[in-house]
Amino acid sequence: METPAPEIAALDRLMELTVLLGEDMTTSLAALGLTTSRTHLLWVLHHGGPSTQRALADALSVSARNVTGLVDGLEATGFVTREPHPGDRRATLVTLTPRAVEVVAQMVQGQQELASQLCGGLGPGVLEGLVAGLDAVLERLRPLVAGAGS
Amino acid sequence: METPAPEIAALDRLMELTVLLGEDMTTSLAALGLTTSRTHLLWVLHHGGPSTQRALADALSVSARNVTGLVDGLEATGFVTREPHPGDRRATLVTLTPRAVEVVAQMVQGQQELASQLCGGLGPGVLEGLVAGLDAVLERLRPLVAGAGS
DNA sequence: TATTGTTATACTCTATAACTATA
DNA sequence: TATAGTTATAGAGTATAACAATA
Repeated sequence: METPAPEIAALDRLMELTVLLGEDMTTSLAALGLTTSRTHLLWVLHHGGPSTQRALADALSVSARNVTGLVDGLEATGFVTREPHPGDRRATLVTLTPRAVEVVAQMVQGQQELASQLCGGLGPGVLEGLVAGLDAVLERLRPLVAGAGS
Repeated sequence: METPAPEIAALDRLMELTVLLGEDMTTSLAALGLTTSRTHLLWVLHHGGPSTQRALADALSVSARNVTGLVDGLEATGFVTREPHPGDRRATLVTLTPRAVEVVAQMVQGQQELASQLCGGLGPGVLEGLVAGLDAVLERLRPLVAGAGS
């Protein structure tokens, strides 16, 4: 208890990093008029193409009602449109606007810039050590979280 | 652009870790009837002792109104009490209940267990490499976030 | 009968502005 | 006049339940 175990030191850093990365992301997105939840939805559309709200709810692990709200907000701010689904008149296809496509491209570029700001030119072996350590931790963390999700 | 830069790989892992750690924390706290915001407030009280709501608002970087709501919730669920401030009748002293003290102790223990689950017995040099890498990244990340806060 | 998306309702976190009581 | 905390109002994310339209 007196000697601060190195595992504790590592977890403390992981926690601080979690907080700081989250803040950085939140403020960056706010500058674009987005929130993390809405951006997550945009991201799913970017990768999966136009989707029904049902598919989005499943992809985001969120209620259908919640998707209605997120799409309402994104529609009102010009990031997505609701199109009729050809073949199922119950469903709507949520689609990225050209502006959203642009913004997503900017975000991808921003991620790359952040990656080099944070991890660029780190001294021999440091980046490798970081990745190896993160992989080891992730391997143990994933099952812990996955178990809670079911 | 074709070769996935190792910096990108590192940031991807940091992001995944951020998400998973956040989920783990949220579900653990939910099991105790707490949210991250309320727990943050509890944490401040644990470290600083009974505090006015004004002090809590400053410590949490949150509006006074928000603290009223958080304290309302924690009071209703038996984690804190509002006591009169001796010497300033405008102010209230928010104080942890015995039960909250217990729960905080459990959380500290839970953190230690998580630390050994995630980082215990990692193989020679891996933990050291992780901490060194995290320190390097944190040193670059802190100024980025601090700048936005002012 | 099952599915898609909505309205209705509710809780949490967050903010600003106006107001009360006290300093 | 300034400060502590509240009420009033508002927006965002989240949930369940009831309901309409369609499959």
